Amino acid sequence: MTRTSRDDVVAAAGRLFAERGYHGTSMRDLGKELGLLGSSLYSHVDGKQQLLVEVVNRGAGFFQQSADAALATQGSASDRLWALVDGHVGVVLDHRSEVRTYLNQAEALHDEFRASVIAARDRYEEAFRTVLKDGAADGSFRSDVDPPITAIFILSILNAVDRWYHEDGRIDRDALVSDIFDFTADGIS
Amino acid sequence: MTRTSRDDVVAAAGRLFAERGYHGTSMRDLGKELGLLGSSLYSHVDGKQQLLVEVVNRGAGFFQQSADAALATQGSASDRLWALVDGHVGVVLDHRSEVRTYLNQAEALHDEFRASVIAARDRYEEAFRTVLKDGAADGSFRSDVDPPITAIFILSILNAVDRWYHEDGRIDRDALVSDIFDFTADGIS
DNA sequence: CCTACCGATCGGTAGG
DNA sequence: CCTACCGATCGGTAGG
Repeated sequence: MTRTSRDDVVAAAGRLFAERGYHGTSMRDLGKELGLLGSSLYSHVDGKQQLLVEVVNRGAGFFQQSADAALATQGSASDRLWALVDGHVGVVLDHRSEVRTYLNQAEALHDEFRASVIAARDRYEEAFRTVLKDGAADGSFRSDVDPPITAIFILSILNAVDRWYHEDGRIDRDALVSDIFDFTADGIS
Repeated sequence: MTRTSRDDVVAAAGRLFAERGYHGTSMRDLGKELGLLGSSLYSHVDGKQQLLVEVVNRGAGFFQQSADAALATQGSASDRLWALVDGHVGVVLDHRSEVRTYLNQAEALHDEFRASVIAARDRYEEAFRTVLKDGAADGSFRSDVDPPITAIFILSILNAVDRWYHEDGRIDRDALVSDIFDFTADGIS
């Protein structure tokens, strides 16, 4: 056991916030997770709310990085949509705590920070809307696709992944991405 | 102002649990919502956890009623899927507090109750799996549809509705149901 | 449904 | 990072 870093504290906060919720986690719980007292955390961070802000910002950052990379992908709109789906699944599975906290605990943020999360989500969603609009225009997708609502449907599927998917189940990560993409592209008919 | 009924207390608890979360709501908050003191609530209910159980059970009940009715629908598997989607959207929009609490606050339930919620969710999901299997067998849907995973995708879209949909927006309730059904049936290609 | 209260726990601080 | 603590708030109870 070496000494606890600030990063360790934020990571542990992410885990507990994801599991028990922000209000369900006390600073003493968090201290225990790290093998120290609740009061000792204040030499690493200013307070509990700051920890939530930091975890949520990490979550938002992972998603935005993924979207930026996906939009830079060469190829058709369909290829870029695949990259968005693949990237989103990767973020969810590689950063579960931060993602869960980002998706479910943002309501515990103070007003200013919550507003910036809403803005970040909209910016991320915009990547999906853009790809859908491009694909509807160039014939990759049906011309009557409604980008805003379709983006919401796709993101609903993607954001729910962390609620049910287990890496050791019957479908691996690539199959999951394929299944989501195929469902989105072709539906069940 | 007439006197407060037990139902009023459960309904108010649903609203606050949905908005602020179980751990973010105190009995004093709940009393204030009803115009009385926190301690006065104990003449109506045994405790805070019991209130959560009751709200969650109401949410579960609405969904199961809807599924039972949808499965009894005459017609094709496709008609029954429509009925499931339509019923789910109705439950979400008519009982937002209970639904939000059911979907997002079940983790705050004590073990035994949380287990029964998981069982209720599985039972409800089974209705979707059944319809998908029937439809894949009789040609209503593609024969290679994977019922368990497809049920999850459809429910992911349905459960997210309460996170973004506003009844006074550009699409009304029937259009929402159509959009979800069409996306599920045909995708975007 | 209120008054008056209980022990426990909360986020956080001073000082080392 | 701990000791020792602060005032505030928590879920809940006794008695009316």
